[in-house]
Amino acid sequence: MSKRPVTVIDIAHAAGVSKSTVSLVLRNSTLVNETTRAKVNETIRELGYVYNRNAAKLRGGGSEVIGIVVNDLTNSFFAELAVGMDMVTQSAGFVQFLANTGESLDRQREVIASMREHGMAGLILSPARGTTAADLKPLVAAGIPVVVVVRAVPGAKVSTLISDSEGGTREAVAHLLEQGHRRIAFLGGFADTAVFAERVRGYRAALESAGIAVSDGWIFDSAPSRAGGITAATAALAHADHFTAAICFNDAVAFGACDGLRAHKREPGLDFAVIGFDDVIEAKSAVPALSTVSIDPQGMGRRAAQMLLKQINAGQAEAETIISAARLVLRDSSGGRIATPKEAAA
Amino acid sequence: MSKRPVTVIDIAHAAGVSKSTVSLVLRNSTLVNETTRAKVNETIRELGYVYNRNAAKLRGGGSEVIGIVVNDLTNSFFAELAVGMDMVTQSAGFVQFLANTGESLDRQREVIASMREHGMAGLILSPARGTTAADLKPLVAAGIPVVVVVRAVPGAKVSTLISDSEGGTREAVAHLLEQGHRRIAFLGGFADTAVFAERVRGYRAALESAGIAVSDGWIFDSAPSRAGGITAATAALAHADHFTAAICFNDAVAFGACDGLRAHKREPGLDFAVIGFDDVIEAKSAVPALSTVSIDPQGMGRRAAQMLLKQINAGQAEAETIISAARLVLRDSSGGRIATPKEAAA
DNA sequence: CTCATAATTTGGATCGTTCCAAATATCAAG
DNA sequence: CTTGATATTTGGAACGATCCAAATTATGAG
Repeated sequence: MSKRPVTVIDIAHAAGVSKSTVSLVLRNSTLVNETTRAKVNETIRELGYVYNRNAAKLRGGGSEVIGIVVNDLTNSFFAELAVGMDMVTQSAGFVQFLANTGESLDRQREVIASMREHGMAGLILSPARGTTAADLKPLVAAGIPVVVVVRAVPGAKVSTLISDSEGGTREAVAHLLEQGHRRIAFLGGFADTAVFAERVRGYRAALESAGIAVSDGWIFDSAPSRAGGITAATAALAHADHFTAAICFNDAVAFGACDGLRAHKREPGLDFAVIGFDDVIEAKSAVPALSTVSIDPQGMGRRAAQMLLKQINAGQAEAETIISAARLVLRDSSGGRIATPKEAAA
Repeated sequence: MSKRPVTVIDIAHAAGVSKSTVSLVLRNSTLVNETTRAKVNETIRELGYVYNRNAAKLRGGGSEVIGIVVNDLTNSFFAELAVGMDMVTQSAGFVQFLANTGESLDRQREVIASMREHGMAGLILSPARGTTAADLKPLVAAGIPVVVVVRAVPGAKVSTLISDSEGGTREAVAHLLEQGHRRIAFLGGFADTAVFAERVRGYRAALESAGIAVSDGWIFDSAPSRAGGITAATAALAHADHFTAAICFNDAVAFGACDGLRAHKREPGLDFAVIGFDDVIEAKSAVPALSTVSIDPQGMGRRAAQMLLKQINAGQAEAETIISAARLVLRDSSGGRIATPKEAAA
């Protein structure tokens, strides 16, 4: 039987002061005498008192929890993003509650609704596929600060932090072209997302400015996961144009692509160039080390959290959109010589 | 300006009923007339009312959020564990709040305290390194159901779900011995954890029952991460006894070990056998596919959640400890022929 | 010792919901 | 029409902490 929880009144009674004084002690007010503070604190420890934030929130102050909702925790990009946010929100004295939607819009709605009911100071959302401005409307109407990361939500009047997908991809493909590659595939990603469209746009732009016509058949969409990367790479290897390089939707896909290549006796970084996108922590230590477009997931998480905190503190800042630069990091997976047509057909 | 939030009283006023009736509608009571229910519901939608769970919780009912605290979200084992828990808690109508401690005891204390203050129905904890029974004492004293997973907390009177580390490792090493390996290293893991001790115990037991003496020098501890695996593998390769196989603390270490082997021109699954522990989702699709001791992370998450729900519903079940079986899954990384001493020394 | 001033302390009233007992409306049968 | 039962609805009184204005106590100068 869990007994009735201890309240301020119990403390007050036991310490021989009033509940108001106990409250003052709890809030670390300077108005209270050191002697009484000590006595009260001791009683608090003695009785095993647990602060009831619900009651407190009901009466007065704002919430100190910020909600973080991501669409795919099993992708380490998001795990790192969350860790970056953690650093910032934690040192600002907020608690973060993290929820995973697994790309389900229903789940996302539920989770956000639940967080609202619990009262949150702000929300950082990496939206599930298909999220619309209407989903965010009630939040902004209620004046709850929202920062959207990774994927923009078109039409929503909220602060947004995305990375320069188009520019990053263009730069990566330009590098492959410089190395002499001509038949470059685009692997992975859900075709119906804005991020996918942007990365493909960068891919096309780079190839076209080199005078290479891109057929739709060069683009192999798939789930943006390691498994999806394997599928996409396998499909690409079976294609009549024998690719010698690939730019991948993200690092997870790139790792999968490497697996897929090896399964078909091609060695990434040796006779097939692979470039990823994100720069997750494993990219550096994998073998071969993954060349990738770095958007610094942890840093992005930190920045997103800072944007949110600014909004929370400012009461109401207007929505700003930041497109953070992407930087090509060359490691081993994009190196090696270019496969001859014969090898490529093997 | 965020305007004053809408309350039941506003609804009551607008719909021409009493606040009690609105409350009844909110709680889906059968006591209320269909016509009034419809009218009230419409007003609720119209005014954009948001249920205030804090107020509700203050007055009466139990919480419907369960806390999940894990020690390393960037390890996909835990991400999958969390996803498994999600499935169960979600369909039981609970909301889950997930927090990451990153192996910090301070952070863990903070996070658990904060969750308590917010009022949680129960907690699933994958404890940070060094967690003691004293950390959990207040929770159980307050009658809050707790389930500890992955790592047991010695002396704590809470339900525990761990996997058969010793048996699993013993089985894996026995398999390597059967294949003819004699010099087998143990790679990765923090040496001061109970799980590490158990896995090492299984490792020693298997080798000793084959008449092989294990020197402490065969055990290479490291962070239980991909990066740690690289470090451990590199150290092992430099050892005077030329190992031909390794059992790894977990899959992350095993992946890192594969990377480390390749960096030294040894091919896992071909001339060096590697076995992991966990069976994370990538194990199947990696190249080479990872042989590993499967403990089914998602399934484990589901089971942990079920244990917690049972405890929550039962009011107070006594602490049970479940050691779930581990099963050796043979894939490619443990295959291949055994390197000759000369190769092994290369 | 007195009085002003500063330092502490303290009872309500209040936040938004639920619960309870009691009030009221509805209905069918006598 | 009553009457008794049944179906709905409804005012408080909680819940636990905060805030405010007012009360009490300590401090110090004259």
